[in-house]
Amino acid sequence: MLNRPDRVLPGTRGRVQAAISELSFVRNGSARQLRAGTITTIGAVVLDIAKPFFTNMARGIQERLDQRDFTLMVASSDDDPDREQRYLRLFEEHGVQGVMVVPATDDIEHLLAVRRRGTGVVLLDRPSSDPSISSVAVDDVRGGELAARHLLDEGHTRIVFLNGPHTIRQCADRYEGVVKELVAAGLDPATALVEITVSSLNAEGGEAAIRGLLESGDRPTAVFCVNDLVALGVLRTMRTENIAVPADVAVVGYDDVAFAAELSTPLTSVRQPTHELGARAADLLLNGPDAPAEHVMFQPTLVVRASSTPTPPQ
Amino acid sequence: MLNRPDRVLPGTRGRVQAAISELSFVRNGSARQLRAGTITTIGAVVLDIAKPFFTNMARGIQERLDQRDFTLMVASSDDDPDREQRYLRLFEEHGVQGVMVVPATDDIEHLLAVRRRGTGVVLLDRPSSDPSISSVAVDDVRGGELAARHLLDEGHTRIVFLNGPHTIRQCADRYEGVVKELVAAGLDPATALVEITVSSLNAEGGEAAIRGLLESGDRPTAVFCVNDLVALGVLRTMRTENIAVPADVAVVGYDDVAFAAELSTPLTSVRQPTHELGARAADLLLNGPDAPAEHVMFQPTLVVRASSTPTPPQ
DNA sequence: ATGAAAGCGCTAACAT
DNA sequence: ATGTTAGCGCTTTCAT
Repeated sequence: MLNRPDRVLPGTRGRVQAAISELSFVRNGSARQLRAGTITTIGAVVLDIAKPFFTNMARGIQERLDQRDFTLMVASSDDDPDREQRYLRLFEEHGVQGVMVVPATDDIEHLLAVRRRGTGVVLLDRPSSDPSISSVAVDDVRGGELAARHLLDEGHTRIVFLNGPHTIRQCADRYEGVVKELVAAGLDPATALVEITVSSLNAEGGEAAIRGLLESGDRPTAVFCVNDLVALGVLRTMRTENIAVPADVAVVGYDDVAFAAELSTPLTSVRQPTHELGARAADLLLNGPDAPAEHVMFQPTLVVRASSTPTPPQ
Repeated sequence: MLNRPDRVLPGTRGRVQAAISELSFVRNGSARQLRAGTITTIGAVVLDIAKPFFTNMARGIQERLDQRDFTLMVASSDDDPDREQRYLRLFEEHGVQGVMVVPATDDIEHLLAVRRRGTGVVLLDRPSSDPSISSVAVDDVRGGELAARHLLDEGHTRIVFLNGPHTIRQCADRYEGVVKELVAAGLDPATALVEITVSSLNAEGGEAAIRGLLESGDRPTAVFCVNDLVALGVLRTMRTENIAVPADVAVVGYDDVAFAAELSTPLTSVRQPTHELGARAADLLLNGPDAPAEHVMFQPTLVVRASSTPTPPQ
């Protein structure tokens, strides 16, 4: 009756509806799930629910799920493998149709186990090392290439790259992309590229790194930063030191966060299609746990603004 | 056995554990819930999962829930009352222990109905108009007072307030706070306060508003902005127009977002205790649906930086 | 068109 | 210390 009201006489239907209102009846979802064996819910475990990268992704996921009347449970592992496992277990126990995970470790054995038991698994922001596990990632090598290419196109022949540690795959990949592009342009990375590892991936880290460089007497003409906060630190330092951006030094960031376009010198930045990333991940899980695994690699784009060129578009 | 392994002989325990691994058994959460009648999960419906205000709140919530082995389901209503209702229904059907809602409408009748049926309800970022519904909010009147008081203390006698529409309660409240403080200082709001409603609550809105004012020949000495993005637009304009901040004009924002401290002129801003807000809301729900309702009002704080005073702390 | 009954997997209570 | 059983609320199937 609740599921096919049309199979029942209008009179009876009316009386049942009345009783429902009367008793303020709410269908028991647990019983329904138990019976159905499945549940129209997807679980997502991200590294940090407060980072725009992940929340924008979550928007993309939820948008897609809404269309199919699925719900999303979001949990934050805070980069802790134990928490990640705990939430995965919880999701699995509740019989979610699938889980999306930004893995906190390289080891994805526990995810393979989940997969084997019949729950869909999609890796987020990380290419899968296993053919049976789907993944949705963004090409960081390409991101590095885009930034380097742009700076080379602007006439620079030497790039300072304020990067994070190579233990973070994204950082290693972006470095690889930069090197590739320099080599393609006939430059020698040994001289044309200066990589500095920032102490922290924020504005302070950027400021400290670029200040150290300036004090050593090295005034770069082009700086590529591993994220927009680091770039913010560089822009701030340049202003303090009366170095003109982009006339004296071009700056490129990464992530294209909301404020990048709003700075007094709008920041050129590599944008990752976070929204699409989430939407695609949702699609993969909605195909059901038995659909063949797919490995999707999205391409980042470069958003050119005033920080890197005297002639920004528009 | 699963719930009290100590009640069983070690030998038997070993064999059961072996069987569990063997068959890769995962306990069925739905059945468990059905049996238990309750579920250690809290549902949260926020207006926009991509806004820092809500995600920082979510961190506070989850931190608290983790301690008690509860899980959090986050859903984004995107300010749509229908979506809000849909997610609430879903949460209720699944028998969550309680729901947290940033209501999309003034009408909270549907929330009262949820409450009557025995599910805990906490209003987020909105004082409750009903004694039976708990709420956790931040005092926006006080936020306005803090900003105004600071500017008055700095010697200003006239404040330009770039505000949002008063249909948004937060905006109306902050206005009220500013007026209060001016009156308390013996000033006449009719002359000491200029309120401009920005076209949009972002940097463009701030820039357009302040530019309009400057072009009308009015050069303010103190500007209070309804959020940090609007303030960013003002700072940007001041730089373009070669108006010194804070020497010629003091600027105060609201929210204290991550980049506020990182700007070349670090921004003074009213900070809301989002993390604590979430934690407290979690506590209220963890008390169980039968605990008496509480109405918690948090106080914002002013973070003074270089944009509003020649002598910022430290 | 409506009613009746079985069973999903678990836990708590009771029996051995 | 271990085994057995009833029943949570739903949906599906089968009988009326």
